[in-house]
Amino acid sequence: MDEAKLPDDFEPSSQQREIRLQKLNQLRAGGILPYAYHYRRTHLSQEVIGSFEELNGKEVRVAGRVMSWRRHGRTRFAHILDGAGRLQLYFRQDVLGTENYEQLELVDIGDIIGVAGEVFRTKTGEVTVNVREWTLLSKALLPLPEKFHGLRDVEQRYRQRYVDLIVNADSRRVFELRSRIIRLIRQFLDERGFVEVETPVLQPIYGGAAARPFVTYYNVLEQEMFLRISDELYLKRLIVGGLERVYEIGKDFRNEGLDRTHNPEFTQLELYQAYADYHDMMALVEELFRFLAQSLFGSTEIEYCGQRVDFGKPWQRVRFVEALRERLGVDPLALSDEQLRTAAQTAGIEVKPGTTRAKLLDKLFSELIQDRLIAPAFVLDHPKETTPLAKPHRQDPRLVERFEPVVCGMEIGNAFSELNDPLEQRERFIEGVKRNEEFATVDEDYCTALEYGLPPTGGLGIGIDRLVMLFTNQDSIRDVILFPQLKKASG
RNA sequence: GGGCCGUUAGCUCAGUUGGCAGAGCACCUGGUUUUUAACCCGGUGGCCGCAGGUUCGAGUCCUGCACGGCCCA
Repeated sequence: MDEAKLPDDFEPSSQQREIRLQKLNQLRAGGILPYAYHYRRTHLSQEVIGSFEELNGKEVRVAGRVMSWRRHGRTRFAHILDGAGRLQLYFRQDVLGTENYEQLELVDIGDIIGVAGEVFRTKTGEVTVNVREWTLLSKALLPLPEKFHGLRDVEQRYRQRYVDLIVNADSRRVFELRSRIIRLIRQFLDERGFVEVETPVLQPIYGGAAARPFVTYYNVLEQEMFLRISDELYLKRLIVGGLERVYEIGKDFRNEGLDRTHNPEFTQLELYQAYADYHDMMALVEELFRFLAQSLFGSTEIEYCGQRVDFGKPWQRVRFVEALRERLGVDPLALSDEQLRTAAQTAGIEVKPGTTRAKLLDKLFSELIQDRLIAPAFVLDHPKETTPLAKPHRQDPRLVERFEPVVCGMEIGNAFSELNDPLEQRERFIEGVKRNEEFATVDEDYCTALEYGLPPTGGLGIGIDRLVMLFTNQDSIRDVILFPQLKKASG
């Protein structure tokens, strides 16, 4: 089992790779190191272009990947791509000398080079470096995808994200935006006195959501462990401990299906605020989304899937039970499980025999109401059985103080006035187990924490991947996750 | 889990009624000293996803499988 496994005799082989291998040998034979240790740069591509007025006629050192060659006899143009963007290079035989210019024949599209030269503007107006000296930094053995269409094949884009990032500027943009968004979220929360914390990913008991966990085994402790499905129960323990505003941004893992909006590991923001309730959390969500839109685009309006979405206005409030009652013509809370099942079937929703009441209600709501909620909305005041962790509604004990933010029909989070009565919490856990809910457990240690006193607390979870989908206008979660989960490639 | 669609050169894609495997880019040869999807001449490159079947003959028709996409559960 510990034997080192050598790969099968596979080595990629193609005509173009063979030619590049020959060039590699020629370079080595000519005393050129095809894989360098270091290159001292003075500027990034966009700095050269942005500071042209100052840099005009001055020497700069830039480096990047060769993306195109336009050979033109004893001169040639190239574009290189670096972390900031593209920059045009101009190579002249009369500047470089015959031998050095000839060696450019051994440099291919895809190779990484460094150059030193003088900044000028061509007669078509493009800021360009007139190369005085060039250095090969890394020889690429495989050719890049086509320059015009880029890499289209979605499977290959996910499996070889590095190639996608090299050739598809749109893809780079999405992941740069993702990083900015997460930075802005941290800034937003830090400014409001939230403390960022880290809680265990590897947990002896899972909870905080209804989902199948990934199970693993810790050899030294000889016990089963779970990858977390949620951070909730640990973060609320911290509120008990007196950290009054905490948040965590990290991976959760759910051993469930893969689709347009689900990846088995995904990034979740969870935050908890002492002395707050779910109304405060709604206000926080409204502020956060307004702040993100404004910071990213200078406007409260974004476009998602062909719809204009405005985060400048208060979000629509959609009461779970009332909305369903209007749609069904009867109060869903007055219906038995069997009647709910019938209502679902009447509405054209297939349900499996074992489906719980909570799942039935959720299914009915998402099919009949949620899919039609385009403008930002809070779905609120869910039936009590949908979650054991929320406080009963202060006006209607059959409901809980819970809401889900929904934009363009997509659920992007979940929030509660957190249940802080330890005796009721234990009861609610037990009820779930009695109702035979699939992933219900009684977390005694968490109940013990509550017995030390959890202040009134508002809690909020936001799916970062889905939020990034919204702000980058991507319709699949795989397009906002660098390496989305895929089946093992076939031979 | 079910339905539909896709898989052909390194990439993007054509491929007619079942009858010699194609184009553009990339690559190779030559030409070209301000080009930019550079251009011009000539050329190389194929496990047509995999395995079976039907047929004189299969990229094409049939069956199964793999991977992916969309929709449904």
